[in-house]
This record gives sequence, C-alpha cells and structure tokens, in this order.
Amino acid sequence: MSATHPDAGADDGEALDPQELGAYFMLMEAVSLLQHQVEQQLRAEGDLSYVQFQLLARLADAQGPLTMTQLADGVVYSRSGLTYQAGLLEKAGLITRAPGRDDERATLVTITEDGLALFGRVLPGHVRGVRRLLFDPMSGDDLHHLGDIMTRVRDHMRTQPPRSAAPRKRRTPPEAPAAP
Amino acid sequence: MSATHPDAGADDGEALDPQELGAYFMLMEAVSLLQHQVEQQLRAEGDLSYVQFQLLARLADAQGPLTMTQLADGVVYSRSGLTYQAGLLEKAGLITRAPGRDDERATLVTITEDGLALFGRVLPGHVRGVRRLLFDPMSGDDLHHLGDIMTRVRDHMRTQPPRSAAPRKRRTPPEAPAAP
DNA sequence: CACTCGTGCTTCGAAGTCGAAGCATGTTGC
DNA sequence: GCAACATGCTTCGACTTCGAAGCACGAGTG
Repeated sequence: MSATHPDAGADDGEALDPQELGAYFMLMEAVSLLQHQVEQQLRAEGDLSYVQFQLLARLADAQGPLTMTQLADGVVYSRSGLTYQAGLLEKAGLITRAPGRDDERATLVTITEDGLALFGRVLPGHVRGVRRLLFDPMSGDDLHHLGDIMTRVRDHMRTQPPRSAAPRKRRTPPEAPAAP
Repeated sequence: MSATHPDAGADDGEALDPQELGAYFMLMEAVSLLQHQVEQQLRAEGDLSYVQFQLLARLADAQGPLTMTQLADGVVYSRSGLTYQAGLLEKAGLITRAPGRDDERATLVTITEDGLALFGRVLPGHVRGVRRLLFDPMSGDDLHHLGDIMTRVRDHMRTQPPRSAAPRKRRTPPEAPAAP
C-alpha cells in the first residue's frame, strides 16, 4: 500500500515517510467508509443527510441559538451551502431562523421541539452504528489514545487559518492587476 | 463537547459513551478540516480535486491498469461519479480507458506519462501539507498507534458489506412486492 | 445453440455544493 | 454626521455527485 513506489522517489529533501503515508491513507479511507455507512443509516432512520445531522447536533449541544457563521465554521461548510441546508431544515420545521437582536444582520438559528425530538430519535441508532463500525475493533486504550490524538490535531488545525486566509479583501492582494 | 446533554438521555439500554462520542466527533472534524486544506492545495498546485488525486494515487501505486470497479471500490465512490471523473481525467490526458482483453465489458484504466508526472509533481507538496497539519502535533508513538488503529478499523469495515448489501438483485428481497 | 441470469459500465435527471457577486447592516475615522 | 471599510448572510451560475434505469458482454443451463 505504499503509494511511493521505489523508483519514483529520491527527489528533494523532505522525503516521504511510508509509515506516515500509510497511516494517513488508512485514516482517510476508514473515515470515508464510516461516513458512507453512517449516511445510509441517517437517511433511512430520519431522512437526514450527514450535514443536517451535524447541524442538529451542534444546535442541540449549544443550548441556545447559533449564528450561521458559527454553524458553518463548526461544521466545515461553505456559507452558501449552509444557507441551502438551513432552508431545507427550516422548511422541514426542525429549526427556525430569526434576525439577531444585537446584530440585525446576523441570523440566529434555533432548533425546534421537532428538531430536538428527531435528533433524539436518530442519535441512538447513529451511535450504535458508529460503535459497531469504528469502536468495535478498538481496545479501550485505543479509544483513549485516538481521542487524545484527534483532539490535539483538531486544536492544531483550528489554530491555523481556519478556512481561507483571505476571506474577502486583502491589504496586499496576491497579484497586482496587470492593467489598472 | 458532549452532544448528549444530561436531561435528554436515560432512554434505552445501549447508552451513549461520552468518551466515544467525543473521540468520534473530534475524528470527523479533524478529517474534515484536513480534507479541506488538502483540497485547496491540490487545486492550487495541480488543478486536481481530492478524488482525482486519490484516483491517480491508486493508479500510480498499482503499477498496472485497474478496472472501474476496482477504482470505485478503493476510493469509496459511486460508479456513476467515477465515470464522470474518469471522463475528466481522460480529457485532461492523465489516464486512458480501454476495454479489457479478458472481459470485453470491463474498462481498464491506465495512468499516462503525463498523469504520472503530474502526480509526482503534486505529491511532495501534498505530503508536506499533511505532515504540517496532521503529523505536526503527533509524537512518533502517536503515529504508530494511529496507523495501527486505522488499519484495523479499515479492515474491519472492509469485512462488512462494502457498499450496499443488495447491489442489484437479491434472492430474498427485503420487502415482498404486494401484488406480483 | 437459445435462453436466462449476472456483471461492468454509462447515461440521465435530480439534488447538493461551492465561490463570486450582491445586498444590508455595523463600525471606524474625520 | 457621513463616507469608507468591514461583516453576515443570501442569490446566482457552474460543477459535482448520486441512484435508478439502460445497454452490452459473459456465464450457466436445458
């Protein structure tokens, strides 16, 4: 499974560590598989996509309303995509949207009773599936270690510029327009 | 970060382990962030999507041609989506498609010289990014453990029915048609 | 050899996703 | 106060993604 076949390497300094590469590919593949399975189950049990489930989870966890930006930032999602999904969830009666009191331009998203009920109804099966697929072949030590590693990794990534470093405008645009 | 707020639980037997849930959420969030960053970089350096990069990686790793099914199965992707992406890659001159000798209906996908060159050109930066984001906050022991865990998890998931258990037809359809 | 079933891939229509552009509200400097 | 910039969200068009249906080839059975 070493994607660096021997004869292709030997270029620049920062060589490709096969062990790192292997762990990385395994990680991505496992998560892909897991996500696929989970998606099937969410669709079957609650007619929810994974993103919708994540949004409900965030809203249920934070016991108050959240802004669109907070949601998009938490769920690694584009703002426009979030607008679309929020529209669907609102139409389904699972959330409500209202302009914020402090910032008139902010949109505060609140989970409804129905949304909470659906989330509560779907969560057990979800957890069961995740446990069966992900935690079944893991020891308790593995679990602890994995949580530890991933927490550190997440925090590390959150430190780096979260989405794109140049959200809207830059003081120093990357390329000066050729003919102003 | 416990998505199970205290007052909502206490339902059925298989309770929700907060530690498992936390590790799971952290895992998914970290991978999401990683994937986003990586995608940006692949787009910038080689004008490739992540899926396209994965396909090239599989093809470069397996030194011979692969069938569409092998590719779709390896990269967790729908067959129709793979057809689309293969079309793009072929149009870009990175792969070629040809009917197989043994099975006339199989499509053998081969990576071209250009494809291999592009992959080799993009891989170092990719690895650098992954190392910076993922392996930077990890110790050598972490790395070993993570690879070990994920390999086991992946194998476990590959054992389970890989995509959908009922691909085309079943001997025992899940629901008997009411009026045959 | 005909007939039926199974398999590999593609086409098609619908839904989801994203970035760029646009609109409306806040905030800052004068 | 009022420009000018900054921020929060939505709209818009293009692209991607998926499942169902369809087509073509291979395999098994009489």
